[in-house]
Amino acid sequence: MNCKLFEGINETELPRLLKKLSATEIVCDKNTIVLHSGEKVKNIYVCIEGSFVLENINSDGSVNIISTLSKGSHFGGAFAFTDAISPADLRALSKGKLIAISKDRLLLLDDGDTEKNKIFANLISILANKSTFLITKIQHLSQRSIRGKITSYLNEISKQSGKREFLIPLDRQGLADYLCVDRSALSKELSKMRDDGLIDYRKNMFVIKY
Amino acid sequence: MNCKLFEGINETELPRLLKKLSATEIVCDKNTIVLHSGEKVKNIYVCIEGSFVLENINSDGSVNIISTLSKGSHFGGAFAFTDAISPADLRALSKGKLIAISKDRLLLLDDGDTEKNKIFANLISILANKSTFLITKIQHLSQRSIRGKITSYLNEISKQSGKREFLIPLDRQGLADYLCVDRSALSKELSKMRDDGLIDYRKNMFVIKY
DNA sequence: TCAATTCCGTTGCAAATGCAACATACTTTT
DNA sequence: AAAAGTATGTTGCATTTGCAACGGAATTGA
Repeated sequence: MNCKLFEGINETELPRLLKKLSATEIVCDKNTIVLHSGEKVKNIYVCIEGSFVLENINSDGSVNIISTLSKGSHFGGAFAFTDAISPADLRALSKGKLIAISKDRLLLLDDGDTEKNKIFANLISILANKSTFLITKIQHLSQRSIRGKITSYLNEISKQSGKREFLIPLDRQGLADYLCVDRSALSKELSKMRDDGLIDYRKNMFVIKY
Repeated sequence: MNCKLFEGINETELPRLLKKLSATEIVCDKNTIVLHSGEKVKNIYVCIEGSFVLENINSDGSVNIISTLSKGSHFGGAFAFTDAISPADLRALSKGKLIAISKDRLLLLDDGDTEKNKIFANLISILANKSTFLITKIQHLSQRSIRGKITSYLNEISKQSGKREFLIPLDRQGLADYLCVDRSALSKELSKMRDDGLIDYRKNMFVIKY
C-alpha cells in the first residue's frame, strides 16, 4: 500500500484494522467531488486507486490546484484533528477509489491497541514534517525582494544537500510559483545575481559562489 | 500548568508521568541559550517559568524573533519528530526554567499507557492546528500585491468571526510584519482601499463593505 | 530530421512597493 | 493638564516588480 499513515503496520493486519475503524470505501467516477470546500472534515481520506485533486475555485472562476493525491497519499490528517472546514474541493480526476477513516472512530480505539499507536505516531511524524516544510516556505516568502527569496531558497536547498552545487527540483515557472513571483522577474533577477557574481546556474543546476 | 501538551492529564498524575519520561528540568539564567540553531532537536521543551525566545541571527547581524515562549508553551513538538535541526536559538529572556522531554523516551512508553495516548493525541491536535495556521499565513503571503494580502487577511478574520465588522488582534506594525510588507505602504494601501469604498476601519476595527 | 511545443532569457514600460522623513492623533506618565 | 512617548497616516522619490511581448534554445513527437 505504501502509505505513510500505515507505515509499520503489517499488511495482513491492515484489513482487520480498517474494519475495526469502520473505514468506508468510496468508489467514484471522474469529477465526483468527494468533499466540498466549506464542509467539515471528519475523515482522513486515503487514495487507493486513481487520482484526485484538492482545488479551489476563485471568485473570478479560475481554479487553484492546492495539491494532488495519488495512490497512497492522503488528505485530512490535519483538518480532521482541528474542527476546521475544508479549504478546498476534493475532486476525482479519474475513476477512483479511496477510503475514509473517521477521526472519531480512530480516537475511540483502545489505548492499548498497537495499530492505533502506530497510526498516531505516523500522523505526528507526517504533521511534523508538513509543519517544517511550511515554515521553510514561509521563511522564503517573508523575504521582501525577489533576490531575498531566491537566496533564501537556494541556501535551503544547498544546506539540505550539503553542497554549493546542486540541482533544484523545480523548473523556472515552478520556482516562480513556489516563491509567488513573476516568472520573467525571476529570470531577470537570476541574471542580475549571476552578473553580480553571487551565483551561477544552468537549467536546474545551481552554484552558490559566496 | 495549563499546557496543551498535557491537556486532559490529571495534575496529580503529571509528576509521575514526567518521571516515567525521565523529563529533565533545566534551570537557566538570563540569556542562556538552551538550544543552538543547527543542533538536532531531540526534546520537546516546555516552559514552566520565565520567558524564552526563539530567534535567528541573520548574516548581517540583525535578529529575527520567530516566537516567544511563556509559561505553558512549548517548542520542539514538530522538530523532534522529524530528524530536523533547530532553525533557531532558544534563548532565555530572563531567569527561567523548562523541562525537556525526550522524544525517544516518549516513543518507548508502553502502548497501553493512557498518558502516552493523551500526549500523542494532544500533539496531533497541536500540530494540526499549527499546520492550518501556517497554511493560512501562506495563503496571505502568496498574494502578490499588498492589497491582495490585506484582502486575504481581512476575509479570513471576518470568516472566523462570522461578521463583516470585527477587531483584528494586531496593530499596524504587527500586521505589516505578519504580512511581510512595509508599514507605511500598508497604511497607504489601507487608505486607498477605504477611498475605493472596499473597507472602512478605525484603529483595530475593520469593516468589509463589499 | 523536421516541426511543434515548451522552456527560458530579455526588454520596455507602467504600476506597486519600500524607504525616509515628517505630520497628526492617540496614550501614558508625571 | 502638560509633556513625553507611541501609533498611525501622508508624501515624494528611487527602486523593484509585474506584465506583455518577443526571440532563441532545448525538448518532444511525429
